[in-house]
Formats: sequence, structure tokens, C-alpha cells
Amino acid sequence: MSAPKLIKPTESELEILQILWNKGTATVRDVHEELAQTKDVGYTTTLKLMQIMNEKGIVKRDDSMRTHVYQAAVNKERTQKHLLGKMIDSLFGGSPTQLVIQALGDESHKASPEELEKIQALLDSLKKQ
Amino acid sequence: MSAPKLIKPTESELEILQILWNKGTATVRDVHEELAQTKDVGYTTTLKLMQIMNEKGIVKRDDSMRTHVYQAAVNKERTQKHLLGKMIDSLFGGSPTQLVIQALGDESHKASPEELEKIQALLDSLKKQ
DNA sequence: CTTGTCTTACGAAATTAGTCGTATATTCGG
DNA sequence: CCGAATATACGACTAATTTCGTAAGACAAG
Repeated sequence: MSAPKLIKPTESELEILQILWNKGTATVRDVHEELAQTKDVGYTTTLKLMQIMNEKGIVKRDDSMRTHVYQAAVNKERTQKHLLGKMIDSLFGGSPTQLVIQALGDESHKASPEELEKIQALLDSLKKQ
Repeated sequence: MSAPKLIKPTESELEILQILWNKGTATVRDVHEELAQTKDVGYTTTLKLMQIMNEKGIVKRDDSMRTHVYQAAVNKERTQKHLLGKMIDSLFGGSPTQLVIQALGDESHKASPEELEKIQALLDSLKKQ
């Protein structure tokens, strides 16, 4: 029983998860200083959020030191896939195709030629099945 | 000034929007009956949500009749693109490629051969640029 | 040791989303 | 006309999220 664990991080939790996914491990202060660059938020707010995420099992922490060290407890790809699936259902009627088309056609997030090749390769392998 | 209108429909609002996008116009009862097929929710809940959406400007309504007739006031493709863009930024570091790959690789939302061809066509046109 | 800084813990306010009960008005069948 | 069904309006309650103030302990510098 590898519990599938339905996780549904909130907006704020996702911001923190992203930082943890990037850094690997981080203290509350590390996370807060990065958050503070784009957001006006108090230190204890960040602390509280990370404590709650710990209770929820979204992050783990090492509290053997006075300054606790956190890391993400949920897999990045799995979380992406999970949330993407929800968006496909809720916004694209269950069909990933329209989503892919919208994403590829997004003017403000253009894909590079190398990226297009990656997608082509995946597409080829899907076609063979 | 075609105000870009930053809309952020909630989960429930999206469900209703989907129905309105499909039907074009609909009454509260129409929407509620469709919602009730997959969800256990009271009629007045649906009503209230649609009233709130009307206040927010997400839907329009014709209240010249006793039974009001609603329709979406936000464009489907634009809403999809907007929310997708937010997800690309917040979950995929600004790169649509990883999102596309995850979406295409989603086992529970497989694309049909026809859909794969559509994507291929789009990919071809992107490559030419 | 004392003081100032940094840490976590915790409670509680403010906000938002979702829910539904009840009141009131309209309509329609008989 | 009367009663049942159906419509909207609206207030209120719950739960979750986000916010921060304050307290208390640890620690380092002087």
C-alpha cells in the first residue's frame, strides 16, 4: 500500500515548495528571504506556513538543531502531474490536447527549438503505441 | 481600453463556467441539474454561487424574466490561457515544455491518434518559425 | 551575567469559499 | 381563488487559508 496521498497544496504552499525543490534543504529564514524578494510578508507567517506544511506531511524537517532544516516531502513531478490532471479535468474537459495546444501557442512562454525537439521525440513514441 | 480583467475563478466557479461555455445560456436550474449529476449539492448553493459570479462579472444574466438566464461573461480560451500561464509560472518554472511533456505523459488522460496528429501539425508550424 | 538577536510555538484575527435554511414572490393547475 | 411548485434574495454558519502579535527559550557578544 504505497498510499497515493492526495495532496493539494495551497497557493502559498506551492511557493514554498518551489523554493524547497530548488534548494533541496532550507531553513525558515532561507525560504522567507527568498519569498520576501517578491512578496511582502512577515517572518512568522512563513514560519507558520511551514509548520502547517510539516503537520500535513508536505514537508519534513530536522529539528535536532535549534534552527530547523526543512525539505520537501512530496515529489515534484508527481505533484506537477497531479495538479495538471486536475486542471485538465476542470478546465479542458478531460482532454489534454487542448491544454497542450494552448500551452504551445502561448506567446509569452515560447518553447525553444531544443524543447520542440524533446516534445517531438515524446510525440513519436506516443504515436508508435 | 479592453480591460484585461484579471479573473481568478474558484474551483466551483470553474465547474459552472464549463457548463455555461457548453450550453451557451442556461438557467440556475439547468446548471444545477448538470452539477447534481456528479456532485451532491443544494439548489440554493448553485444559485448563490451564480449570483456571486454575476456580482464579480464572471457571468452575465438576463433578469427580465422571472427565471433568470445566465451566460459566461469571460472568454473560454482566454481564461484557459490565463490560468495555464499561471500554472506554468508557479509550477513549471516558466517553461511550458515540461508542462506539455507531463500532460502528454499522463496515463489517465490519453490522447487519441487524431489528437496526436493535431499536436503534430501545431508542432510542425512552430518548428518552421 | 546581561542584553540584544534569533529561534520556535501558539493563539487569534481577517479573509475567502462553500454551504444551506428560510423568507418572500411568482406562476400554474385545478 | 387556492395550494403546490418554483424562483430569487439574503443572512448566517462552517471550514480552510493567510496573516501576524506575542511569549518564551537559546545563544553569542560584551
